[in-house]
Amino acid sequence: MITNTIRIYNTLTKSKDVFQTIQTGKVGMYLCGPTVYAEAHIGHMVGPVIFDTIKRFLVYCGYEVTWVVNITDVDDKLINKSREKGISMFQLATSMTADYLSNLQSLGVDQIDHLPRATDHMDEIIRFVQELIEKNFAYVNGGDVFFDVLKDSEYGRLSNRSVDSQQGEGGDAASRKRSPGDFALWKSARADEPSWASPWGLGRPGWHIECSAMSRRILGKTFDIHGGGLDLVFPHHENELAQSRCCHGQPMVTYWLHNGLMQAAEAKGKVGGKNDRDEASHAKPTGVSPEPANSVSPEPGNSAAPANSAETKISRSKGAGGLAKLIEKHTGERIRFFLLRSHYRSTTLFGDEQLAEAGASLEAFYRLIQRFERISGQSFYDATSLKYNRHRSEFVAPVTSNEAILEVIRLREAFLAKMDDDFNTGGATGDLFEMARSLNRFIDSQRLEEAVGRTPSNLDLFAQGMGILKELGAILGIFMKPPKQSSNKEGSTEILDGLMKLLIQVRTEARAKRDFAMSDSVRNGLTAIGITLQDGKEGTTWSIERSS
RNA sequence: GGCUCCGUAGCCAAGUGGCUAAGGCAGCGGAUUGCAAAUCCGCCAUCGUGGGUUCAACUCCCACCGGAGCCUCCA
Repeated sequence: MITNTIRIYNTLTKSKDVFQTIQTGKVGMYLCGPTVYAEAHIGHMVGPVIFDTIKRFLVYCGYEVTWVVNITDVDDKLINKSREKGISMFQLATSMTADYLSNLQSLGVDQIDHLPRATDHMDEIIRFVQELIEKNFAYVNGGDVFFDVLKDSEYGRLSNRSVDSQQGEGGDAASRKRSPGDFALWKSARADEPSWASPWGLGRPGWHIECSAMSRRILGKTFDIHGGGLDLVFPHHENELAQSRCCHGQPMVTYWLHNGLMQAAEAKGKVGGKNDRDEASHAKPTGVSPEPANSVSPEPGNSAAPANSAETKISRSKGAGGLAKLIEKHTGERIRFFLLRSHYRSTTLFGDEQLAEAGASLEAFYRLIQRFERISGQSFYDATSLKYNRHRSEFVAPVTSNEAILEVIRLREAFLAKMDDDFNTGGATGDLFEMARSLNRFIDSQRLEEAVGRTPSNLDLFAQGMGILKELGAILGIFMKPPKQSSNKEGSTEILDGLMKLLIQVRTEARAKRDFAMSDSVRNGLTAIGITLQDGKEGTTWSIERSS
C-alpha cells in the first residue's frame, strides 16, 4: 500500500509540488554521476547520499523505485588526464570508477539499481543524435553534430535564461555553429583520440547526450525524478532536457531536484571548485589581496591551526584521494550523517570541525544502542533480532500509557512529516535526537538498568520503542550495522576483552576496599589511551573512544 | 553585467504570517555517582540593517550591507 503525502521542490516549477508518479506505485529516478577522471571528493557524495535516502523513503512509503546513476567515462577531461598519466582513457576510467564506488559503499549508498557507463551505450547515443537530426533539431557540420537551440522555443526554462543570453564555448567549434548557444551532440575525433564509428565519421559524444540516451533506455522517455548538483542546472540539465523533450515531444522529467553545493569552511568557493583546482588562479581582479601561501599544513583537526589551513587543505587534496582518507578518519556513517543533518538544497559548510561535531552527536545514539543491547541481551543490528517496521502503512503503535513511549510515537510522526516535506532530513534528525532522549528517559524511569525494572512488559515496550528508532534510522540509512571501532581493535578482540575484564576486576576490588587512589589510577590510565570506563548499576563497562 | 540563492544563539542547523523560534556541539546549574563518565531535569536567540504592507512579520514587499552559486568543465 502506498502512503503518499510527499511534496517535492521542483527546479522547473520553482515550487514545492505534490508528488505524483507517472505510473501508479512506480518511480524512476536518475542522478547525474561523476566524470571519472579523478578521485571523488565529498561534494560528489551529496547527491548520492540524498538520493539513496530518497529511495529508501519512497520504498518505505510503498513505491517500487528504479534508481540510475550514470558514469561518464568518455570526455575531454578524461582524455587529457589519461595522457598526463600515460595510461589509456579506459584504464583511468576503470580505476576512478572503482574509487567512486568504494566511496559510495563506505557511505552506505547501496540502493542504486543501474550504473550505466557512456561507453557501453554508444549505439543508443548515436541513435538519439540521429533522431534529433531527422527531426530537424540538430545539424551536421563537418564531423560534428550540434543541437540547434533556436529550434526549441522552451529552451532556457529550467535555468531561467533567455536564448540570447547564452554564451557558447569559443574556439574552433564556434565557427561551425549556427548560433553561439548551440551545443555539441557529437564531436569529431582527432587521430590520436579515442573514437567510435558513427554516421558522421569517427568521434565521441558531446557532454549532455549520454544522459538523455541512457535515461531513455533504462527509465523511458518520461520519468519521475532527475537530480544533480545545483551547478548542473545550466548548461547540462537544460541541454539534456532540450534534447529529450524535442526528440520525444513529451516532457523528460516530472521533478527536477538539485542539491546545494559543499563549501569548505574557512575557504572561498565550493569544494572541488575553481579555487580548489586552480592553484595559481589569482587572475580574477576581485580586488582581494592574494591569499598567503600555505606551505606547511598543520595536522587536520587542530583547531588552533591558522585560517586558510586544515579545512581548505582537505578539499585541495582531493586529487590525492581526499575522500577515502576522510572516510578512514571519520567513518562513512559519520560523513553520511553530517550530510543528512542539513537540508539537501542548502549550501553546506564543510570542515573537520563540522564532521567531528556530527560524530560527537552520533555517539549518543551508539550509547543508547549499547544500553539497549546490554539490557535486552539482544542485538540491535541483527536483522532477525530486533523487529522493526519496513513499510509506512504497516505501522502498529505500541499500546501503552507510558509518557516516554507515547513521545516516541509522536516523534515518529513528526519525523515522517519532515521527510514528506521535500525530504527535510535536517529537520528529521532533530526528532531522532529527541527520540533518543525519550528512550533514555524510559530506561531511567522504569529502572531498566536494574533487574527489578526488567519486567516482560517493560522489555517489550522498550524493544518496540527501539524498533521505531531503527525504522527511522533505516530510512536515513544509518544505524544499520555496528559503528566502526578503532581499526586496531580488529583481530585482537579476545585478548583485549580478556585484559579489560581483568583490569575492571582489579579496579572493582580496589573500589570495594575504598582504595580510590588505586581505582582512579586504573581509570585515568585507560582514559589516557582512549578507553572510557563507565560504572553502572550492574558493574562497569568500557568502550573505545572513536577517532575524533 | 545577467540570472539564482542565502544571512536564525559562541559554533553547526531546522522552521513558521499570530501560541514556549526544533535539534546538535560547546558552556552553566541540578539529580545521580566515592569521584568521574554516561543518563535525566533545567538555563542559554527578540531570527543581517533600515523602511513598507498587515489587527499581527523572523516569516510577505522594497532598499542597503554581507556571503555563495550559475552564466566556461564541475556533484
